[in-house]
Amino acid sequence: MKIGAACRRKLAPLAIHQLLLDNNSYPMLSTSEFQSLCRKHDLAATHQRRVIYDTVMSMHGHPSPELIYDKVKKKIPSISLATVYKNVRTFLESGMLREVSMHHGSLRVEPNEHAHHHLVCVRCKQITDLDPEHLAPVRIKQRPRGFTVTRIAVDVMGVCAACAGKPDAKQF
Amino acid sequence: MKIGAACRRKLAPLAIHQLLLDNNSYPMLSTSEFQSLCRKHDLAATHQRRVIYDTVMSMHGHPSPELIYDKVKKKIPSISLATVYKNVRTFLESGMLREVSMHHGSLRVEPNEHAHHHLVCVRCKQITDLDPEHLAPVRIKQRPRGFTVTRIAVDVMGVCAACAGKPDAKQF
DNA sequence: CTATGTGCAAAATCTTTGCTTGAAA
DNA sequence: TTTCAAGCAAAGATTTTGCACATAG
Repeated sequence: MKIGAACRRKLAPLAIHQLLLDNNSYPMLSTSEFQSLCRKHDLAATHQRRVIYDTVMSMHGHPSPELIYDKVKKKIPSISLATVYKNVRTFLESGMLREVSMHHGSLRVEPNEHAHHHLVCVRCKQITDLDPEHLAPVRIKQRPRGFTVTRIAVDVMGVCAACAGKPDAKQF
Repeated sequence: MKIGAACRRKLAPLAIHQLLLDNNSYPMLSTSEFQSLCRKHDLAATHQRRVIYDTVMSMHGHPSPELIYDKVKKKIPSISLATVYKNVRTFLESGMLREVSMHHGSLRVEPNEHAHHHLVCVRCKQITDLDPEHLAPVRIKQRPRGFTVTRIAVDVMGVCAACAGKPDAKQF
């Protein structure tokens, strides 16, 4: 079987369940705390948003919108996948949540065989190679148990010169 | 305008052109060199493969399959996008090319607000949080010109314990 | 020869969008 | 009572697949 999107989709729920780390104990927000959090980000505090946010924050791993939808649906059976997508994006844009990787949109090939790292612009998604010289060498102090390390990739994220000039774009 | 897939698709070709680094001078392979490279990876050395590989290796930046297709089409007008996709995947699986990010398949939300890094299994794509303690602090020795750094993300890539037990899966 | 790759079209996945109804401020 | 969000369906973007024909080994 090929490891494609279809396969990944089936693996993800199982795999995430296997090795979870309990380093993300989220203190559930009260209604008024959630309301002021939303006000701070200029968002209406709807029931759906509350449940989506709570669900994500209480999940281990790094859930996809589909996985979030599956969990939220148990609390709000009438919710639609589009609402989950819309709100996840809204949360990302407002800074209430973060994305694991800035470049998930489409496959990107790396022709550069030399050891190097990346400069990633969070606005235009531009990926630029970063000379290893610019970075102090990354060292693993304690080897993760059972994990065979083959490579270390560093993404230095921020805003590139071109985007810094355009103040209209949202920062996320 | 929202920064969605459609927007990114339009930006990418322009953006990649702007800030290219000339650190990837690829010495074009001879026909026989390409043939032995393919033999080493158990692949037939077709004309299409040769052109796709040469094109990717001579491209700056981190091209998407679409961008590769556009360039290859100028040399082989009859080529199909599916062939480019098939061969890019074949090259990734054989190790002849690499992927920029292991998790571009679908959006993944990061609920963990604390500074931390990731352990990524290159086989099952599993992302596990890595305690900062396990890594020596990442430092930037020389600030990239014009780039405002907001965050550094480290991916420690390799094979997780669960996947190491299954010798059938390809390593890529 | 025969095993594998190509090209085309269709399907599968993932994500966004337009619009009407509903809820929040 | 006005503005923003939810739900639904449809479209868009990205990637894979099935199959007939072509090419490499």
